[in-house]
Amino acid sequence: MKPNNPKRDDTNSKKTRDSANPTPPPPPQDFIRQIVEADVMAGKHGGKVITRFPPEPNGFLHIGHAKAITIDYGIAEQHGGTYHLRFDDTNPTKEETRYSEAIQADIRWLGYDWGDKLFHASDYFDQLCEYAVRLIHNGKAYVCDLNGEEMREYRGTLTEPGRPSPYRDRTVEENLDLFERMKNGEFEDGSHTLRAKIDMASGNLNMRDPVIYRIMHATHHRTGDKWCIYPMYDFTHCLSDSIEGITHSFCDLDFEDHRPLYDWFLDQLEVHHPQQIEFARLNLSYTVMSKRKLAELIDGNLVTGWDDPRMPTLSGLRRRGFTPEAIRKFCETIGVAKRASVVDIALLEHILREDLNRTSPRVMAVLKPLKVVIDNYPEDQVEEMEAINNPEDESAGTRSVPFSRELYVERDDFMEEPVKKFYRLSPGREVRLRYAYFIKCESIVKDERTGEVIELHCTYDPASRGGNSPDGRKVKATLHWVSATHAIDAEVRLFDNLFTKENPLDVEDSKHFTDYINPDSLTTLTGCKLEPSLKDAKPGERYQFERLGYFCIDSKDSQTEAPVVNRTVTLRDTWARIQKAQTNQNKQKKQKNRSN
RNA sequence: UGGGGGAUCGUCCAAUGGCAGGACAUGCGGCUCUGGACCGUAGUAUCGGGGUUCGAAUCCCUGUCCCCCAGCCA
Repeated sequence: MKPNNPKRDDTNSKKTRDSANPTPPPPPQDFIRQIVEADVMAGKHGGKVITRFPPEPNGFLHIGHAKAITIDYGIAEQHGGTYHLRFDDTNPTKEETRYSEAIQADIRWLGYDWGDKLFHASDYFDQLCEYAVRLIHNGKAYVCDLNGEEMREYRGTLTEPGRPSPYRDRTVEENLDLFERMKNGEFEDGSHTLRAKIDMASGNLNMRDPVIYRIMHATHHRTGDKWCIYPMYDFTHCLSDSIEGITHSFCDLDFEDHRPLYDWFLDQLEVHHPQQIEFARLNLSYTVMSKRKLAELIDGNLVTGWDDPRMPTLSGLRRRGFTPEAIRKFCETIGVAKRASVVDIALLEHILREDLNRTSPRVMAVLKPLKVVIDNYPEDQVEEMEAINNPEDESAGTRSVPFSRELYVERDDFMEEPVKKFYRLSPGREVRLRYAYFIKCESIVKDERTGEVIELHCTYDPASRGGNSPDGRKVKATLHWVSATHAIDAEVRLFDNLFTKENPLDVEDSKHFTDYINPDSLTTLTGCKLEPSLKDAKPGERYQFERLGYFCIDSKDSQTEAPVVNRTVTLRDTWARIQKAQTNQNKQKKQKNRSN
């Protein structure tokens, strides 16, 4: 028999595997993927999947949008379909080109490419206007002269039906004429609206003759002054989906109430009818996730902008040092469902660390320097120590780090009177300097006035070069360090949760969510010491500072001669946990003593 | 009797009438030149009540609780 070609071979072996395992477990599927899968199997829309992500260019994208994007785009990708980016730009007073540009940059950064499928609702203004005229022709829309306040009165309440507008029964001719004049700019803002004629008694407020066009004499960032009437979301969105041939239109739960209206417009106009499916938006603990609230933080100068590294915006997370891979993995991990939920930010951090651990080169940096003098080390000697760049990735190789008589170690790595379980440096104790030598603390120097420890005098064991003693002597701790004369000075910014409350929106009466801003969400450290290999570090580059965490060179404020580094996330810190447990125990003891 | 939606470990998501499972978090242990990573291990959940069924998180009845909606915002 002729040998099979490799391709054939592959297929066969796969078949063999499959028959050995006749019922492979189906991949985990959320309820939306199940619906889409069923539609594709049934040949609905010719088996095609076309989705869209429809942001309004009135702010920056946040990680909640990332969830939506991974659903919209991920599902299309999964079925070999296409995905669109469509700006829902129907409100010129709120939208700006700079937001549109930032949104596109963020989506690209996340790793999605919409190709030539970039659209704007404003591309459809002419078509939308024709649709509106058609509704008028069919007696399904009318021009209303009620002002805002009156309209609210006529709308009724949640429990009481509304009343028909006195203008509801205008003739088609009159409506056509009035709408034309609205379009021509004959009326003032707010004086007239075009409304759908549906049902003023509906339990669903959205169906009580919703406005579909309003008059706004405003310059649109794309269409300029061409229009003085602009279509409303409900009218625009479903028809834009329809025009683009969208098959499945995913949105958040807030729009469940709008689905009947989405369907109504499409049914009335007898056009292509995508299916709207709603899912729960992402909430993350210790932060807020709405553009309005994020904008409020910016306007109140509580953060420095949309890209403040404390913000849950994609630009903020990027600046902070998050990777797009981690964000996508996170979105995948949290799943898709319909119940309102708050995801623990610890999960995001875990997934981030997982990615960063694999990919980040290690370096040594001292954040709170404490001078160490190795008394028995030759004055002018400098040795190059070989250090591993990434123990998780052998191909990352090694680098050399200069060692000399005067060093900096972390202030937190020394305790004059060590507490239980602290096994770092203290008087008389020996530890290892990573990749270098064992050193022993012989004496300490204190500031005469404050009593603060300002310098350590140590001796080193020349035989322990590289980090191991030939006599097999063990030390309990390994410390990171930086040679004093070779160190690069840097500013380091430490970030913590933006809010002190798990759900900042769960506010007490008389409180505002901004009252729960974490005063320690940003700590700026200056005079930090970086190892010299960081000399050429570029903005946006990520590193692990050994034993401290993952850091990213700030892309806005960092300069070659004055580096600024952001802490992305700490390493998992067992010692910090022990300390916390100890202080908690002490507190409990104190309380017990007090009550006794 | 406004309308719409939802209740599963502490958290998020599975189980689609057949042993309630995974991840995070937490505890304990191992390993370690990062108190990192890694490995092992433990505990914790079907909103309440009734019913159908050999069998219910899942189906039925009933109650309770939670979320969203009264922009000429999206």
